[in-house]
Amino acid sequence: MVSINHVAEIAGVSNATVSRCINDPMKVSKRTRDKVQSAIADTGYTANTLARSFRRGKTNMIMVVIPSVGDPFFTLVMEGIRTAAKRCGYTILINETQFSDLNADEIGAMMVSRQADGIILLASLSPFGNAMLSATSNRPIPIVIGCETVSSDLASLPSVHIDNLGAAKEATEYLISQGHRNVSFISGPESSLLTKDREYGYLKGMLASKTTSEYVQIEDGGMSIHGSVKATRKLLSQRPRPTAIFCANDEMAMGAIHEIKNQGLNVPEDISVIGFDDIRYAEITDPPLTTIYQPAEEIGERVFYRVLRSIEDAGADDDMAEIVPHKLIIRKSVKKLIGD
Amino acid sequence: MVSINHVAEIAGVSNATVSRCINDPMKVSKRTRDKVQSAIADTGYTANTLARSFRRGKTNMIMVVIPSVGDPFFTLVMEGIRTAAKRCGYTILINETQFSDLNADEIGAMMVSRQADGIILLASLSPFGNAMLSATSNRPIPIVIGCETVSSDLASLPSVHIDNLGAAKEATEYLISQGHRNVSFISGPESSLLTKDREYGYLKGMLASKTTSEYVQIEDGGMSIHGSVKATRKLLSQRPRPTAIFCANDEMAMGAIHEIKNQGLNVPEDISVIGFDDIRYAEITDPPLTTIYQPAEEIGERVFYRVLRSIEDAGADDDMAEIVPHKLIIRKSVKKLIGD
DNA sequence: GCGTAAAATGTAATCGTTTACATTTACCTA
DNA sequence: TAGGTAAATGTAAACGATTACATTTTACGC
Repeated sequence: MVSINHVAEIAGVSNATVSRCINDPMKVSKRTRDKVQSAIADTGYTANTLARSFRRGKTNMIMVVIPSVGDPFFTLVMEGIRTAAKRCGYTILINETQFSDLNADEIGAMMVSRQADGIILLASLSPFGNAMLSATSNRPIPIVIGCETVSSDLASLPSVHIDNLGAAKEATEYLISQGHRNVSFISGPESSLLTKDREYGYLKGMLASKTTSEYVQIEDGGMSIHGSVKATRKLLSQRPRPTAIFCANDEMAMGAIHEIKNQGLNVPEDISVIGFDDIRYAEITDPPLTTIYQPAEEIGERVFYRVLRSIEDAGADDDMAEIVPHKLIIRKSVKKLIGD
Repeated sequence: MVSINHVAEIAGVSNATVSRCINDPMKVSKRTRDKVQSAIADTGYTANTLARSFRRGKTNMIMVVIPSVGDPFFTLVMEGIRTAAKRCGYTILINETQFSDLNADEIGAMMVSRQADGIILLASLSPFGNAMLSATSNRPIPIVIGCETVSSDLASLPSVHIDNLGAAKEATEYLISQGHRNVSFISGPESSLLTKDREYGYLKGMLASKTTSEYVQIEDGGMSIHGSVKATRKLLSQRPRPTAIFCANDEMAMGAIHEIKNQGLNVPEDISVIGFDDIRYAEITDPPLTTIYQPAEEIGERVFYRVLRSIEDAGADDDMAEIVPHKLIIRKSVKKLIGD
């Protein structure tokens, strides 16, 4: 493979000059610049990224830790990260957790291996990991959390997310405003703080209403379609049957709708369903899904720029939580109960 | 950051010994191995991936070029690639094309930049690029094509995919066997050979039937839900109206079903729909979608092992197309026309 | 205890860039 | 044209690991 030294030799200059030609062309005279340019063209030289990264101590890569790339919501967030990254000359490295708990050691290993210049965490971190990383000194490379919330009492890490608790409360209140009292909640895995927050939001919303506590019911749907189908089956077997089901994400809402229909019931006539995230399928479910919209791409972009800032200026690390707005999108999966 | 030299100093050995301890522990005596181990533990040393990659001239990364990570089908393929890669100590780099044509130069640039040890192409390549890369000498790093087909006359590149043409023909024949004659096809972007093959399959299937050619009708749905909604709208306005619509992928089938219902018609009573890919939503559409199953994860795995083999042994590059089996999955979105 | 082969370890070059510092060249002014 | 400054270029030392080769140590048989 042709190296910078070959080019230098052909152009009749030193390798330093060639390097300057590439990285800071104004530092070299037009005459030699042209010589070098044509030598580069002749040889078809491209800089060896490995050598460069090594020398500069910088990979221009960002590692994104994500529960599942297949999840349409995270796909959107990734989209935002990716466009921002591309614009800034960064490449994305993906590390999938499959919703398993991520321990601090793994994160530590990633940080110290210098594979990436920064980390974006779209997955939940154990409280221990959280505490461990809260000391800036324990972070050789910057880390920013996206979507997930961070337990506030223990520690703070820079983050970008919506007000999950507030949004879930809003959704619950909307159901109540439509006359629903018996509202169940299909939740995600224990480890995710994000899910917990949505669960709290549901509880808060329920408590604020005149609903009796026996109507409060939470089933684990594991954030998956199949999990939700099972959870829904269980909920529908209860008597009295819930009149509405609130799902912690849209995929689970899709599963719920599927199972409800499967039992010969109708949405929203018999059971209302509300989701969370507003993924692209939410518009085309039957009926179209009422859900909470999150500015997923914006979260992705912001989270990226946040890491970028920390990479470029280590002091810029501010550990603040950035809250972006959400919005209740009313479609057709919730029915107003009359005579309430 | 602690380097191998620090560790060597603390352990009282040379850096070469430390290096051996890490990469080939049996080459060093138990006594010194223990000393080094504890020195590593004390300092918390981890090898600098950059330096190592640079020296070894190997990144242990594979670049995957993909139209859209958001597409649930490609997500599955990625899943297969990722699990295989993880097992073999490789990391995945993703490069998204957004269905835009990829020119050979871009691929060439990727190859020569040495960011990755190999390339998996899940996107289509222009015929020119195809021809250009067909000469092994033009491939500094191995490249394998997945899912997409390669135009066979021009050149051959190693690839793994189903028989797209045959599968599409099979789907069409199934519709015809159910009594359908007026079958339309919703296609994807021009540039994708894969789509073209499915289109040919549809055409072949139609030609083989007693169908008059006026029933042959192809609309571009751009492989997206929205594109398909528009295409479906157009198809439904035709007279006579098609009795069945065959979509080049499942997402478009979802869009088609949505639009059909939107017009007050029913699936499959009024219009039958058939998809392609068997993504995870295919089971829970209403009605559940009849579609062609592709062993997506298996394709991913195979494609990965194929590149891996070429990386480890440059001579192993066999340029063969590997065809994996597909299967027609019959669910409920196709109605049998009686009295035909 | 000596000689020898094998095992263990050390030395130093190397990978391809970047960059601090040294040197040369160009340009301007008096 | 000398002298001085700025611009352009060259020299050589890093960066941190790996590894061919050289050297030392160990083990073993006699």
